[in-house]
Amino acid sequence: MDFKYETAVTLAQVAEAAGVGESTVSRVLRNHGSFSGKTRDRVMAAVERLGYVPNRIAGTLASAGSRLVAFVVPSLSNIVFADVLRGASSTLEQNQHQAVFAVTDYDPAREEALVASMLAWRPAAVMLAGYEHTQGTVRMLRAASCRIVELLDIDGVALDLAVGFSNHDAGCRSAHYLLQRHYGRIGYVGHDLERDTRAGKRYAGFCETLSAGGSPLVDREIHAGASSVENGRLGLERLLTRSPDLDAVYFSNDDMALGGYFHCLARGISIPSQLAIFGYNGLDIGRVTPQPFSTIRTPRVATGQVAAQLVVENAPAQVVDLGFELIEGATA
Amino acid sequence: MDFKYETAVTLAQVAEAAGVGESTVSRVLRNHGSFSGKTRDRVMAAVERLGYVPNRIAGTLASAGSRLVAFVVPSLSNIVFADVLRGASSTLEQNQHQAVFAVTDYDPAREEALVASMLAWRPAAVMLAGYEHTQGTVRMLRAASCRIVELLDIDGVALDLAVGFSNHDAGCRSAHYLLQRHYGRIGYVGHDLERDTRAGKRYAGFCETLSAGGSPLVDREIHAGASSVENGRLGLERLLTRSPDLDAVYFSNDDMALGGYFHCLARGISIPSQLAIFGYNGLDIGRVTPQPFSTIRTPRVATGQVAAQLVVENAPAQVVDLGFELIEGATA
DNA sequence: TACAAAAATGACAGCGCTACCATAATCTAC
DNA sequence: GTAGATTATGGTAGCGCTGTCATTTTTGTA
Repeated sequence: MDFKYETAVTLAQVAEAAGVGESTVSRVLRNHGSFSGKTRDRVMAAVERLGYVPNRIAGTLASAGSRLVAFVVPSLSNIVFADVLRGASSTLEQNQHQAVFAVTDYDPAREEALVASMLAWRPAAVMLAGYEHTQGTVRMLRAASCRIVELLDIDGVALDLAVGFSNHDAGCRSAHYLLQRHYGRIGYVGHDLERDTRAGKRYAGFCETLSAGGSPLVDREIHAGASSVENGRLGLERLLTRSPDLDAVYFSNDDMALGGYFHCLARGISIPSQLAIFGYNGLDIGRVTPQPFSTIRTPRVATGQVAAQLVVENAPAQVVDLGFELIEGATA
Repeated sequence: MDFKYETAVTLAQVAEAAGVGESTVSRVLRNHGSFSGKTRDRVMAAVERLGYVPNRIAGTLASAGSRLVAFVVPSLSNIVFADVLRGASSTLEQNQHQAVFAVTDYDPAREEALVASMLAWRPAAVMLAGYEHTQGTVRMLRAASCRIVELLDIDGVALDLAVGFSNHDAGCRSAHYLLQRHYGRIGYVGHDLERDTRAGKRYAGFCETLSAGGSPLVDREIHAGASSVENGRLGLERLLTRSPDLDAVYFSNDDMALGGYFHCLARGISIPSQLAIFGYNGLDIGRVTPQPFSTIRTPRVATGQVAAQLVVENAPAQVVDLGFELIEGATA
């Protein structure tokens, strides 16, 4: 079995076997237009007997309207995008749409190349993370006759549809919370803010609010690479080496925060009395740690669902703010 | 901007604009067949000027050979499948292939429905998790003229290609390790073994080896739902309530083990002197915990890469064993 | 210069389906 | 029973490409 060559059954063969015309088979299969019950039974019997599987490539070409939805996401290992995809994929599936995806690794140039490659499939919609795209990406998307959905960010001007929440506000709320709890010497541990622009917006909002509250950020440690538990741990270690007198640290997300948490556990730093930790994302794991995380829970699955829903119903251009929820955990 | 209707530029229009025939444009764009440098420049200029994006739907239909690869995976939230997808997607992309996916939620009936829907796209290959499929799924796949790749499991008979490692052996090795370290009263905490058949195979191998070694499994706690950190924590708690004198616990994977680890931290159970913990997967997070995890590291990204490679080069049917690595951590 | 071989090119028939139109069969109301 | 709807059905022209083949142009060689 090196390569199987049986030419696939075609609609024409089904039509012949059922003794009806091609268009009748097509109508029956799509349950569209009118046909008698007797005809339907004959067609379905032939379909069953021949093991016919409709060719959607041909169907899409003939009908112009595509049922593909293209996702161009920064990462799959990041649970955030996996959750969005999961939310979207069930909704899409229920509406006979199909998800296609590509991973950019947070590289705008790759995003551009991948969007180009995706558009070649003439998708019904292209889903992207956030607002920051190259000029080329924007130009291509604008020229394409498909819906554009920007996800997980609404701090900016949408190209078409946008579903998510304000990262800037999330940063502000986090800062407010810490100030309100009387933490005064606050630091930040994060990952590449240039690439993950949503994290950058949170950071900006966070710093603004701290400054406005009279307790500007004391120190920060930014890891050049991607966010990870390990980088969170290393980041906190370095930060505390430089600034041992911090009383709270804001992390770019819960993965990083978990690393910080582990660092504290390993060094016997008691949380939150010696050091408070605040994260972002509301990962499940943060609810199971000995001390539940103080963090912001984001509507990731819902973002995917809503985005998919808007696409299948071809909703007018709009920005949907799904908000977020601040979780008062035990770490800050 | 409710719906954009600009009819897309077609190859015929490019041909006209460049003053050449359609086939010439096609040849230039695919860099296949012969054409002069002058012609190439004229064509590329026209492509640029008109903003032409080739229509792969039409291309695929015309050339029969599809460049789609369909993934039907149990879950996206499970980092295991996200890693496989990530590994595969970069390799596929380099070879001008495109990944399409659908999520089964570990439901074989859904798998069958999704495979049917995937086959309608006439993919070059269908990638599935493991060997356990419904009869209908197998029949459809056999009838389809595409490659079939079963991932992350080689304990069984492959339909075509299979890439992964032996889960049964992984269970055996884990048991050996614990026995060798003189743990005698061993328990198990896991999730639904019927659905996650790979976890079931590990469990079986584990138990066999323990019995053969004279220290059969003392007790087990199996959570009906999916694996998660939270269920790991709850599972260990229940297990220890029933069997407080265990000295080691094997978890169905690192997520569950992490939950167990947190339970021990919270209850002040010292690891590994009071209780040893052994996991499975080799997640990054297990390397950053205050005590690195004793676990088995699986080649998830490599599985995706190899699977994709075999598909793009249309390799003959075979089973590729990528093995796994036992990590001697500090928890067992 | 002549002639074969190689390179470059265009015309056109599909790929398998859907959309549209024309026709045939059946039904309705008087 | 008949005109006028209504429902059912088949024929066929594309959708936008690719692959084949025939034709034209260029190149190489004696």
